[in-house]
Amino acid sequence: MANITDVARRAGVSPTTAKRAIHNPELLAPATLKRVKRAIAQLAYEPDQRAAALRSGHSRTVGLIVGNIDEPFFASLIRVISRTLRTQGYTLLVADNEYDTRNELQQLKTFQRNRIAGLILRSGYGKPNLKYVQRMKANDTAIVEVDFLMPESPFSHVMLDNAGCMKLGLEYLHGLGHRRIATLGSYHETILPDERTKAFPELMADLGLVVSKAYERIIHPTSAEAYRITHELMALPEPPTALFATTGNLASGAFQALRERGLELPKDISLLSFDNYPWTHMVAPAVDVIAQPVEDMGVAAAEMILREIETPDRPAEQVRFPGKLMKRGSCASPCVTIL
Amino acid sequence: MANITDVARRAGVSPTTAKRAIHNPELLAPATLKRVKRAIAQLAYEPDQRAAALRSGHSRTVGLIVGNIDEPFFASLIRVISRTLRTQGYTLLVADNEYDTRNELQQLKTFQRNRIAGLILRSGYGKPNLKYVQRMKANDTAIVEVDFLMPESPFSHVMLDNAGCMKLGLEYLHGLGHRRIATLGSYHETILPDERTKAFPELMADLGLVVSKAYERIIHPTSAEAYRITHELMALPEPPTALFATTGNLASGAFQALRERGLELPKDISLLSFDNYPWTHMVAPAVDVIAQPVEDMGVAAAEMILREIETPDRPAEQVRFPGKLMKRGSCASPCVTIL
DNA sequence: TTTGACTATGGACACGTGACCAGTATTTTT
DNA sequence: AAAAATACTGGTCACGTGTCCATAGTCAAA
Repeated sequence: MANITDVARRAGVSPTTAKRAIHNPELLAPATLKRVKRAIAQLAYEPDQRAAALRSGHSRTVGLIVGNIDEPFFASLIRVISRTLRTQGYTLLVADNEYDTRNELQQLKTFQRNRIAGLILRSGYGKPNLKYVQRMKANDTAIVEVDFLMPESPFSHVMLDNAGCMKLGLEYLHGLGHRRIATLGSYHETILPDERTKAFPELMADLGLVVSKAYERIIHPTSAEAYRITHELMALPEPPTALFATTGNLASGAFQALRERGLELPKDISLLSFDNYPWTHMVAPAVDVIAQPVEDMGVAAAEMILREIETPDRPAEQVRFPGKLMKRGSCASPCVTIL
Repeated sequence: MANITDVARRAGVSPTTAKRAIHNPELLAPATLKRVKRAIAQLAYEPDQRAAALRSGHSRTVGLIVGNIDEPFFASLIRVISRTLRTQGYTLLVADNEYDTRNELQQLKTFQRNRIAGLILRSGYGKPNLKYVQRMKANDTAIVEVDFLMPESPFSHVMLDNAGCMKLGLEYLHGLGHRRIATLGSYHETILPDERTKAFPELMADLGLVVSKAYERIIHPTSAEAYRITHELMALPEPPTALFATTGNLASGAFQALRERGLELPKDISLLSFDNYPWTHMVAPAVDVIAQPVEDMGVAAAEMILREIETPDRPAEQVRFPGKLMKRGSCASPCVTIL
């Protein structure tokens, strides 16, 4: 692989002059500039970013950790962030923690070894890595959290207005007449500090409803778990009349379970979900969702990390995006049966 | 950020000794080793991978370019490759060319600047970047192609048995009695040299069928394009009785168009698709698919690139995986109408 | 005692770059 | 004509690491 010295030799100039053809072309005599540029083209020279970063102290690399690449939400996030950063000359390192904080710790170390300039983090649940991330911050790594907050997180973040969206969804279901509402997802102060499921009982109380103890579960946010739980819930003596899935992944498991049980949407049960995933408008009836503005959130996160890198000591910037309820036919008034 | 000199100072040894605590601990006196290790822990020292790569000439970074992160096929590929490489201490750089070779060229340059040790490439269509990739190869970057081959590509690759899968699908449709079969996807020698659509007319001929000129289109492999084309095809005087989508993305566009036109699967039209995507078994009837062994292919590609990096001058390794036809209800014998 | 092998440690250098200082020839100003 | 400014080019060093060579001390074999 050619380096700047090879370029200089070929152009008959010193390495310093060759470097100037890249960084300060206005300093060179036109003829010299032309010679160097030709040498660069002939050798297909590309500067070594690692050496540049090492010397300059600025790495132009951002790390992104997501929860699960297989979920369209995260796939879109990666795509948008990657595109935004690329236009600014940044390279993106991507990792997928699979919602496991142990994977995440290893990934954080890898990022640290690569001396990333900034980290966009969708942490696995819980806060075991908070201390590690804080140390990265102390070592001048810019930090932005996305989609999920580590408890007591002091960092900048880009989030959905989760409580507001839960409210939106619950009021919709309540307005339709639902009283026995179950949420798919779960909250635990340290293990699963998820904002959506946390808000659920409080919002239910505001509506004068109580969450049946029988509906409460702690689950891992996978489609398979949602599938299993939905079967359990619907087999109860008093099954819910509406299911509110806190992620599109959970909804897909629930949807399959409901169909297997021969339950028809929205006659036998109502289903509402977060995430406007492709399948939700391909099935019949299409599933009502609370759509997240993923693209906007991704761009916001990317631009935020760039600002943080540029100005390390700026105060934390914390942004919330609203969700949008899309009514499509999977929710209706519950059948008044043998209540 | 602490460096090895800081560690050495804190442990009261020379930098060389501190380095040995990492690379050759067996050379150190037990007491010295312990002191250095404690210093490493106290400072949370992580070696600078960039400096290590610069000096050693071995970067331990692999670049991956996919066609479109939003497609589950690529998302799974990223996930599996990332996981496999991580276990071997490699870092993954991901880029998404959006099927555009101009994006791809920029991404290749970024990778080159980061001096990746290997490149796993799902190229955009056509071969404009073949020369650039060959030069990377000449500069000792290991190359593995996945899912798609640049024409006259001399590199190692991991591919689906595309022609075999097309044969499998066509014989299935033919066996059901279909004669007017259209494929969604398109072939062009230099612009869209896609193996699946290329095999289509030849295989049709083998079955004694001809492809209606009216069904031929050159399209970009997006869901929106498939949607548009499906509407066009079904509005023809002699519409196809079966649609064969060459990717899951195309199938989703086709599916929506068919539903909009009030066509029922499989009574009015049969639909067969590549890629066992989640939505294909959530809709009713579930869509028949040719499933790709994505995980196996990803692992194979990751292991292949590691071998190529390890042994640069090995002969090209070219592997094909078989697809699996999954019959689920979206294909049936065509209604014999006013033929 | 001398030689050689071994153990444990330290020092020098290069990877490719960016930042800074230094120099020479030419032109402009006083 | 001398001084100063300008235009252009070159040299030196450090970033943090891996690799190789060197040294001081110990101990066993000749």
